[in-house]
Amino acid sequence: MGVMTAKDIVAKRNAAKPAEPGIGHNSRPTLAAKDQLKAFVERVERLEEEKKALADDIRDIFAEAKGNGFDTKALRVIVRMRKQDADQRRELEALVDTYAVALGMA
Amino acid sequence: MGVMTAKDIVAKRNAAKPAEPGIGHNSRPTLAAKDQLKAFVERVERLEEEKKALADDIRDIFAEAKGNGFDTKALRVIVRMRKQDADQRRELEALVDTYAVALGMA
Amino acid sequence: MGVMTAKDIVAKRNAAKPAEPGIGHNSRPTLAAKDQLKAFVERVERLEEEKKALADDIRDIFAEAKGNGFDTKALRVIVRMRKQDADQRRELEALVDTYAVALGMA
Amino acid sequence: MGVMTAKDIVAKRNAAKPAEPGIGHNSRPTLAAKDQLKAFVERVERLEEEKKALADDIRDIFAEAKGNGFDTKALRVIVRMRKQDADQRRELEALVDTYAVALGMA
DNA sequence: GAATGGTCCCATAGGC
DNA sequence: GCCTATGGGACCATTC
Repeated sequence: MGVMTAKDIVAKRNAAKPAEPGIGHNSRPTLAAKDQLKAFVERVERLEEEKKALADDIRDIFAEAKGNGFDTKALRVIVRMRKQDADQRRELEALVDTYAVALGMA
Repeated sequence: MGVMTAKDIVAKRNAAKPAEPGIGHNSRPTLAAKDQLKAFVERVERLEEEKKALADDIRDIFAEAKGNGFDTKALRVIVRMRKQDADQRRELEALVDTYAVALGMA
Repeated sequence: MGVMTAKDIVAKRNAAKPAEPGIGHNSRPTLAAKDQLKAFVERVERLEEEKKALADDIRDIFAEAKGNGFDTKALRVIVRMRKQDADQRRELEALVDTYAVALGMA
Repeated sequence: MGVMTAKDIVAKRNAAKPAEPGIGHNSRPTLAAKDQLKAFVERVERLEEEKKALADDIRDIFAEAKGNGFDTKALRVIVRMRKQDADQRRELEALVDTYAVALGMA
């Protein structure tokens, strides 16, 4: 597939933001960029692992509920509806804010 | 909110799995079922909140990386590729294990 | 960019569903496939035009409302909230259906 | 539904544009504003329904095409490319017109 | 495995 | 002119 090489990334970086002064000609900054890249990637990976763990936990809960005689599909609908309720609350507040601003009450 | 009544839940629960003995006719267990339902729903909601928080954190990291001159899209490709690598590694190990077991080497 | 040629499309088509009997070796069916492709594309384009026209009409309405002293942002929130209400209704029905099925009342 | 009162609307309306003379103190125009609001919202909703219907029709066409062995993703690319072509054509014509006008040939 | 629902990213459009 | 907000599309996980 070959979508992109590390070199491209760094090239892109220098092009996009020649931030650090005194940088040029494939010298050190590349190193720094590499380290930074590594750090970003690893932070993302760490969080995605945790995210996956949570997703697994959620699955387990549904499985447990099912084992206790609850209907998974119905449970999901309930969770979804409660989320919608929360969203609507937020929307309502947004509307109120809009009015408050428009009326000079903000 | 009140989109559904406890009675509905319990009716459904009993129908799906008349697990606990002595349950019937709107008696006490209903209460328990309701509490259980509430507990399941709240556990799921709690975890989904955490999941969303993590997703937000990840977004923030990408934003930060972008602010440091990295190309977001490219970063995502890297993360995806590394994930694939990890998956392949795991698959390979699983395969090896399978062989080991089959050969009585486990 | 070169994402896909007409040839690919047809190749894919034959591979995916060798439906018509007696087809092979780049003969007639290609022709038919081409016509069919053209027809699909044009139907889509026609509908998308209409869709765009409707979007424009909606824009006009908001502009008109604004000209009549209404706050566009607030209007949009209202429309969105009413849509959410409708969605919730649907969810509720979905939940009821799920229960009905589970209880053998479907 | 009732997320907002007519009074809110009118308050906002008057605040935003005290256009019509003689309006004030919760008198009649309130009614008119409410009706107007209702009309705007319903017109928007009506058009959005139609828009959604069209979107569904488009989906159906893609599904039908898929059922005939075409690759949906590829089809979308084709539609997109043709749209770009059309846009470029339009731009070119606009450019030509501009020149024509500038040269007194319009 | 087919289909459905959910999540996420991007691209465009609209407002300030 | 930027910048947010919204809609559309792709992808992934789950269900039957």
